[in-house]
Amino acid sequence: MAQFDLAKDLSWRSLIYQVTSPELLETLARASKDPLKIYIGFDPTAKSLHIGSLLQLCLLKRFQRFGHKVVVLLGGATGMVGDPSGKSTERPMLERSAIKGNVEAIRHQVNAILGEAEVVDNSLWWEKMDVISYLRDVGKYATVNQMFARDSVRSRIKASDEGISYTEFSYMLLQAYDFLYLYDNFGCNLQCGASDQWGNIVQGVDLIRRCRKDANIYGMTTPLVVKADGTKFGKSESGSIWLSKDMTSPYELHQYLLRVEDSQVITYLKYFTFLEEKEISELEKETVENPSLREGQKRLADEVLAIVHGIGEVKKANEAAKDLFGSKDYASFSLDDFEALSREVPTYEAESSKFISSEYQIADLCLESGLTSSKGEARRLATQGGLYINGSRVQDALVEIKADLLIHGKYLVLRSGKSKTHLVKAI
RNA sequence: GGGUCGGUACCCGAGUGGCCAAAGGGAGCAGUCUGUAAAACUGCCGGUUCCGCCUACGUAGGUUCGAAUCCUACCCGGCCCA
Repeated sequence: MAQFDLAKDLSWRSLIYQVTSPELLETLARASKDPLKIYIGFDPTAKSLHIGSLLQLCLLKRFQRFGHKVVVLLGGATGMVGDPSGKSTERPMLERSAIKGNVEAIRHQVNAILGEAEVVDNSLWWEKMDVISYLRDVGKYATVNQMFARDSVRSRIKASDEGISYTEFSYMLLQAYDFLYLYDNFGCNLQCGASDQWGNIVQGVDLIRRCRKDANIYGMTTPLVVKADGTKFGKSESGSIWLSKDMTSPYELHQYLLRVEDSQVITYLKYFTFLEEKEISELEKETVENPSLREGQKRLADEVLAIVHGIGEVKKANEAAKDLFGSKDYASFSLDDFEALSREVPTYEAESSKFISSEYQIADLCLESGLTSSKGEARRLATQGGLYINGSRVQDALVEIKADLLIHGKYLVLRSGKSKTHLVKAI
């Protein structure tokens, strides 16, 4: 990492959106002399982090690489309240037990990706906090006027038909106190987050400055990751793209990245990989000159997969893709090939007896396997020419499935459109 | 607590007794073109045994031959007043 400093690294990657004070950049560059301790928080609203969070995880890794210390904060307590930032409606509250489970799942995930990072759950201190202490020690240092001015609050108040509950309104103070606590007890002096966290981060910085006079602390945000059309990155036809293998298979993650728009690939390469400037600019050139080769996308997909699931998965995902997008001569695949595929592609296990019954229609199979969400959708799909079985187009989804469609008497490949593939395995 | 406005399909948003499974937009899906990209154009877009039936317009009842539309109660939210 030698001659290149972190400030430069972050800025050519366009990872710096806002900073609380410009001095931060100078401090970043002096890692070896006085390392910072940075923290980023994640709310345990699901059993896994989202691909969008990967940007933050990579950011932490970048800090680690340059010799800074990192802490990951999991909002076991604050997750129960719900962050209003970037939300236009009040969020449903999760069960306490669900949140606890999520915290543990995410803890493992973070450890797997970051290695030896410190991971703390803020219920550690919030569970001991009583309301009066909170009001005296935290509330006293914040003015409602200021809190009202925050975008996250203002937008909800202005949206004439929504409003914001006191609970969500309080969120920013809770997060502010988290920063104070981590400053006092862990020595954290920098908080980062996505740009929608700006208000919350500033709130924390303000709080600490007010009650710990000589503190040197900073806040920084990263840009929001968007797709070419400005919508949120990380959603696919089957929902969110998760970092957990059980929720989004490595193959699906790989595929998602492979389909990234040309106009965004380079940005994403900077955000989500550790490739260096030289290499990325070569990919950029390649993307302009030979876009159809999709070198940028391929590299992005491989790199991210390696970061999230390890290098071993990269090969498997590529092989699965080669099988499914290559010859499409499924009949020549061996049983082993199918076994390997079934670990990557969504696979539906169907009772063999169904294939003997004369009433089992293709549409039933589409529905049961999850390829479509209703039989009607399967029929539409077929009528419009988007349904394939074992690579050949099927025009009528109401015809019965015959057992001889099963390759090796066992497998069948269902496809919708160009790329959405499900495997059916007879058991 | 009072007044007032509102709660419509994934989202936004029309509809204010039958012609409403509900305009329009967005999202999504498929086709053509391509490069597993973008844009563009076309089609689809509650379920189903598909010109029929079922389920849906906050919830529960009621009026009516017939209601998303009218009435009553309730729940939830906005705004104003106390």
